[in-house]
Amino acid sequence: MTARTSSETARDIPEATVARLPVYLRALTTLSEQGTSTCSSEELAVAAGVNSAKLRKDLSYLGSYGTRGVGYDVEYLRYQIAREIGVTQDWPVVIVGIGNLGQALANYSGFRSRGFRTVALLDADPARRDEVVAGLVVRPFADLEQIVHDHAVAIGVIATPAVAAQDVADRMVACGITSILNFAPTVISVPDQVDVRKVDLSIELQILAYHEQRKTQGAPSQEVGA
Amino acid sequence: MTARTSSETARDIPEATVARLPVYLRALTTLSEQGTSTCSSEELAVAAGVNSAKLRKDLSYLGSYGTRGVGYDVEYLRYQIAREIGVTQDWPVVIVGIGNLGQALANYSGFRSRGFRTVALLDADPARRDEVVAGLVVRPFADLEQIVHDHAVAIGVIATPAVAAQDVADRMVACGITSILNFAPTVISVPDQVDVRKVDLSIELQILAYHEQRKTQGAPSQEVGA
DNA sequence: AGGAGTTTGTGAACGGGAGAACAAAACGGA
DNA sequence: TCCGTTTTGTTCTCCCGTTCACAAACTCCT
Ligand SMILES: NC(=O)c1ccc[n+]([C@@H]2O[C@H](COP(=O)([O-])OP(=O)(O)OC[C@H]3O[C@@H](n4cnc5c(N)ncnc54)[C@H](O)[C@@H]3O)[C@@H](O)[C@H]2O)c1
Ligand SMILES: NC(=O)c1ccc[n+]([C@@H]2O[C@H](COP(=O)([O-])OP(=O)(O)OC[C@H]3O[C@@H](n4cnc5c(N)ncnc54)[C@H](O)[C@@H]3O)[C@@H](O)[C@H]2O)c1
Repeated sequence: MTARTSSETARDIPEATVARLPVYLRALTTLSEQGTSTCSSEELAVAAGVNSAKLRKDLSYLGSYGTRGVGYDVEYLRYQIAREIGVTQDWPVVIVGIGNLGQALANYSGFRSRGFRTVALLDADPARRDEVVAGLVVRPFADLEQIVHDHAVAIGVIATPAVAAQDVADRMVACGITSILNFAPTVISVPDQVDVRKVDLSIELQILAYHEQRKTQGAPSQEVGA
Repeated sequence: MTARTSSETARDIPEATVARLPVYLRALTTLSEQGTSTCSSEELAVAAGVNSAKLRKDLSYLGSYGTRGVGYDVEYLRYQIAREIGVTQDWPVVIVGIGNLGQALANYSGFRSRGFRTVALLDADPARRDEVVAGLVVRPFADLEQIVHDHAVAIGVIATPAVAAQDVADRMVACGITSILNFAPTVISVPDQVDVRKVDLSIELQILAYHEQRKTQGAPSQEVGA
């Protein structure tokens, strides 16, 4: 947005590309596990589900990591992308709201393997206090500041009901968290320097429903009363 | 894309707009619950977290539902958007993979209230069989075809491990499902007429990590060994 | 060593979406 | 009835992202 300090290695990677880098990273990990040591942009593009020209252009923002006539070294490229994204080391994460979704997130092993470490689970409900989820004790929300400070947490996950989301976000920001992943179906407002990404499952379903309705041109009639 | 049959109300709504309509719908529902009967594009835009010009342009694709000098009737607009998206009636949905995430989804009440009804929970694991989650019995994956047929299911949710996702998708498509919401971190390929949307929480976190790394310019050093 | 074949990196054309800006429309008050 | 005020619907311009197409670069084979 604002002109970045052009010093350092501050290459400016388009947002659309940033969103695809994790997909490439995953595809490369899969290829690597299958024993592939080299791959062409075409192969990787298929594995990632994108156009190969787009893939090449995306990678070109990082640098020239391929060899013409040969392709890319899987391990090398994987590392370069991981480094660019910043997942070569662990990011400490706190999850707030340990209900249905929060527990599923806490139990998910995929975060750990992708560079994220859940350092604390917080919930406002005293009844949840001291419960153990995924090897971590659920702690009172008031502990947030202490935890963020102790573990240098920069990323927070909100899995509370929508009504509580703005308040939780405000407190996170006050504690110094600068990146928020919000699962609550509500718009939360934060200062400019804080990044918020939202995941709204209902919206995804509604988008599918829209297209579905289009396919069956007008009337998904008969199953209504079924 | 291709010239649609201009008969019927087949207006062509841009994909970016379709993705925002559910957000407007949610904002309108909130306004309605607060007792607001009329709102301007500016008010609604704030509630939805978008630019008011963009909001007006989006709504203009649906028709002229506002009144100049006045604004929009909240209830009326809410209904029009719901109708356009196709959530004025219930869409039956099946969830496959009743693990951590699948259970959370099954227990989530927000789907029901937004036009989606979970009609079946399927899992390949015999140990999960007959378990009751959210009032529904977990059934064997083999029952998929029967269920899809009986309830005229068009939308399927995949919450299995990544390795099983493609197979589950293939079977869903074979049964006649034409819209898939995929939570497994893998690319699945389906015929053209089938819509797939993916939700990948790890990717979201990685995008946050990228920007986070940028903010702290190079070195999120000290917390590594903490 | 040289030429044929392969694949990357990128310039350029294209399409779609975002936002500013404004004219048209509705309302209210005099 | 007429004018000022408000707010929508839409046009216009700009920017970002996608895709095509190709020259540059590298390998391998003869
Ligand atoms: N469960 C799902 O599959 C699903 C799907 C889509 C969206 N969501 C959204 O995710 C959020 C969580 O869903 P859920 O099903 O886990 O809900 P839930 O009610 O099971 O859990 C919410 C948890 O948040 C805690 N909480 C409430 N206020 C809090 C506060 N101020 N500070 C800290 N903790 C607080 C509650 O004690 C509870 O444990 C909701 O906003 C929901 O709309 C959930
Ligand atoms: N739990 C999370 O918060 C989370 C977060 C991000 C992504 N995911 C992804 O969502 C998916 C599910 O995650 P989870 O934590 O619930 O995993 P899980 O292992 O708890 O559950 C997976 C379930 O799928 C079932 N299953 C396996 N193969 C199947 C098949 N062929 N047909 C039908 N059912 C089958 C298993 O029996 C199991 O019950 C995974 O792909 C995971 O990567 C989960």
